[in-house]
Amino acid sequence: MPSPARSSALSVAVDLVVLTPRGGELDVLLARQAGGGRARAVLPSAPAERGRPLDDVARRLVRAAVGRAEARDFWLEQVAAIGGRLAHPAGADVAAGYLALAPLRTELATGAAALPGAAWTSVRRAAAILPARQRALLDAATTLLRRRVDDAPVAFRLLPPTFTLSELQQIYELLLGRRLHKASFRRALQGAALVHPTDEWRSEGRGRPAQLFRYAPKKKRAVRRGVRFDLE
Amino acid sequence: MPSPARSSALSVAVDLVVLTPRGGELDVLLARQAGGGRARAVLPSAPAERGRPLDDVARRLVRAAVGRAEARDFWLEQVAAIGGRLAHPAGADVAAGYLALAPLRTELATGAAALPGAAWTSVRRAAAILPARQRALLDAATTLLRRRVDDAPVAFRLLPPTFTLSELQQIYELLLGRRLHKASFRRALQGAALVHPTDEWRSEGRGRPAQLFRYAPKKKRAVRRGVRFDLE
DNA sequence: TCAATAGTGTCTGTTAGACATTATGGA
DNA sequence: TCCATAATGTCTAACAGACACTATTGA
Repeated sequence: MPSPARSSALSVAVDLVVLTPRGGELDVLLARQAGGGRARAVLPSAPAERGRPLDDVARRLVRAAVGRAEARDFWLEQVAAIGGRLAHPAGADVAAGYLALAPLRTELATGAAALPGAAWTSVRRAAAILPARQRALLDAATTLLRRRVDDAPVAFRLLPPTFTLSELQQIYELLLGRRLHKASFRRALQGAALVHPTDEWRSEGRGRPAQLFRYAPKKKRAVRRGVRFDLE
Repeated sequence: MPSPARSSALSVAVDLVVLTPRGGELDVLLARQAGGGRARAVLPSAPAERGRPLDDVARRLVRAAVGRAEARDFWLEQVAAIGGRLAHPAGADVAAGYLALAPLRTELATGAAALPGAAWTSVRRAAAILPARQRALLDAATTLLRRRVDDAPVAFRLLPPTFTLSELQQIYELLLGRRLHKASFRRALQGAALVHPTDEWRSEGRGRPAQLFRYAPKKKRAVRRGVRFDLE
C-alpha cells in the first residue's frame, strides 16, 4: 500500500454538462473556450479550489449559464471524475463532471457574467466535436440521466412548472428511448398521484387543447415492485 | 466564467470501498492508517498520479486487498469525488471514491504486499468510526450499490462462481432491504434465464441439500418494463 | 419421527398494453 | 366538414404474491 501521506499535486477542473430537451432529443450547453485564441466549443469548466466543495464550483457554473434566479432550483449531481491521459481543454489532470438539468425552453443568460459563446447543441453533435475527456463526461452524464428515470423527480426537472401530460410523456420517451402507451402512462401517473391539474389549457395547432399540470407529489412512500432481473 | 487555464494544484487521493455480504448485512474492508503512529481504521487509500487513470490506482488497491488473482474479475466503479473541508486521513484536497464488490467468503490477502491491518467490518460500525470524508464516500457507495440492484450482474458479483438459489435470494434481500417471495423470485429468475444449474449439491446442517447454480446469462436483451413513477 | 430447508404447482388480484370511443379544438 | 390531438373506458394476457404441497436431508 503506497503511503497516503505522499500525494503529488494535480490540477483539478470542474466540468459542467447541462442537458435540456428539445425537439425529441437532448441538447447540451457548450461554451467557447476561454483564454485560447481559437474558438473551440467546450463544456463550461472552472478550476477546483482547495477547501471549496466541488459542488459549489459546479453551482457557480450553472449560475453563469442560466442566471442566478433560474439556477436556484436546478437539479445538480456529480457524474464522474476522470484522470489519465485523455485530452482536456484546460489541461487538467483530473476533471470532475457535473450534470445539471434545464427545463424545456430554458433561456441562456446574457450579459457580462454569462458564459462566452454559450449555446445549445444536440448531444449527438457535441459528442463529435468535444475533446476526448469531455466527451467521456458527456457520455457518462447521459448514461446517468437515463439511469435516474425511475426517480420520478428528474423527469419533472426537465419541464417548466406547468406542462401538458403529452410533454411529460415525451420526456419519458426521450429518457427511455422508446415509445410509451398513452393510456397506460396516464394510469400509472394517476396511481402515483404525482401531478395536479391546473385550470389552464394550452392549444397548439390543431387538435383538442391540453390541460396544464403541475408537479405536486402527494404520496411519500416508494412503490414496492418485484425483483426484475434486467440486463445491462 | 473563471479562466479554465488557471488551476491551482491540489492533492488527490483515491479511496476504496470494498463491500461483501456476511450474515445478512454488508461488510466493508478497513485498513490501519499507514504512516501515522495511531492505529486508526481508514478506507484503503492511495494518491492519484498525473497521467495515470484513477481507475488504475483503485485497481491496484483492490489487488493489495485480495491478491492479484482474485482481483482480476472484481467489479469496480467510481462512486464520487469529494472536495471541500471534510476531514480526510491523508489530508487530500479531493478524494475520489471507488466501490468494489467482493464475493461471499472472500479471503483477504496476506503477506508483504497486502494492506496493513486489513479486516472486514460491518458497514454500520464503519460509518461510526471513519473520518467524515470517508464516511461520506461509504454512504455514497452503499447508495450506489442499491441503485444498481436492477442490473442483475452486480448481485452475482457478490457471490462466488457457484451458489445456491437461497444465497442469491439473500443477496437480493440484502440489497433491496426487504424479504422476497421464494416462488416468485425463482419464477422471475427462470424467466430471465440468468443462471444454469450445475450437478453439484451442497448440504448445510439440516434440511434438503441445495443445488448449486452458476451465473450464465443466455438472453442479451433487456426487459422492457413499463414506466414506474417511483419516488426517491 | 420431527424439524428444517429446498423446490414446485395452483390460484387470485393487479396491471401493462391493445383497442376502441368520445371530446374538442383548428383548418 | 374533416382532421388532429386529448382524454377515457374496456378487455386480455402476463405476472407478483399467497398458499399449499412435495422432496430430502440431519437430529
